[in-house]
Amino acid sequence: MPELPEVETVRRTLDPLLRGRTIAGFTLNWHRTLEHPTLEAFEYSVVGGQVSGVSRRGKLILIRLSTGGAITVHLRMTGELLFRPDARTIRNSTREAYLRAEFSFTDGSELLFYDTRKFGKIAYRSPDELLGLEARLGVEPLEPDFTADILAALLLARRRQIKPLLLDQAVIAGLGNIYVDESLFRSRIHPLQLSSELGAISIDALHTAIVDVLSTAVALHGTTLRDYRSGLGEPGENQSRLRIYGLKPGTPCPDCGSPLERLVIGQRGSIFCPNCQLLPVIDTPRQ
DNA sequence: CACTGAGCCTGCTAGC
DNA sequence: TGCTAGCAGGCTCAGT
Repeated sequence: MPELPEVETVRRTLDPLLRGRTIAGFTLNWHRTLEHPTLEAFEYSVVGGQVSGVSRRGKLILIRLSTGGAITVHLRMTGELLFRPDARTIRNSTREAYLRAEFSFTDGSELLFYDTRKFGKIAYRSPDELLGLEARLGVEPLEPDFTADILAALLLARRRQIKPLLLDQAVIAGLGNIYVDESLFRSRIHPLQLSSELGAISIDALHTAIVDVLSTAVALHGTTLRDYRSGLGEPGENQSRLRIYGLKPGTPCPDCGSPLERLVIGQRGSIFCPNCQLLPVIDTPRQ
């Protein structure tokens, strides 16, 4: 499923391809794919618009228009944005059933949105709405302002289980289940660990792990486990770097050999090593 | 404030 | 071998 590295890869491939192109039309094949506003208002805001660039905020792709507004695309689980230079060439017919939306450009190229599970969302946001959206998202973990000190402040200001906290896009924008499990494993932190009780060494290790895991995955164009593809349809190469995600409970830990365990935390499957990722022992007073 | 559960979807897999 | 129940999961909303 696309998280920050996958979305960033799509952004990087699409930016030079879409920049300067003018939208000629929009077709919506599944009504719920369009999140906002109405289809009529969306077409009015978008058709005739020129793309000034493609940016990213967290897991959100922003196709910026010269008017200052932007088309936002969230891939969620199985969404794919695919650019095709020539709309007249033959499409992959087996995938047409999952084609949820199409943008055509005035030069005959097109941008297709495929999404098997229909969770993905496309919207148009005015400049004002973009400001509101920005305010709802947390720090960008690959930007320079994401320091260990900032992470410590974010974690210690809350008393929450670390895993749901790291998945909270209002706190840190872009992490999903794969990279959170990987980061917690590398920093040897139990997914149920209370954020407010983490020590400086663990927080520093977690910060290093998050930055390393994400930047490696970006360099390798993301992790393709099944559906994820870049804006040109290419799979990523980061899957070989995953150390724990995707392993089944009972599998020996790659570090210590203990059987891995699985818990459902905040409705997400979570794989971890109960030996490497210890919960602190809380001793309770005798009655 | 922190957490839980439902709902949105459909392909895949585990288990019979 | 063939079938089905349940899992997978990002995000929002309602409720405790």
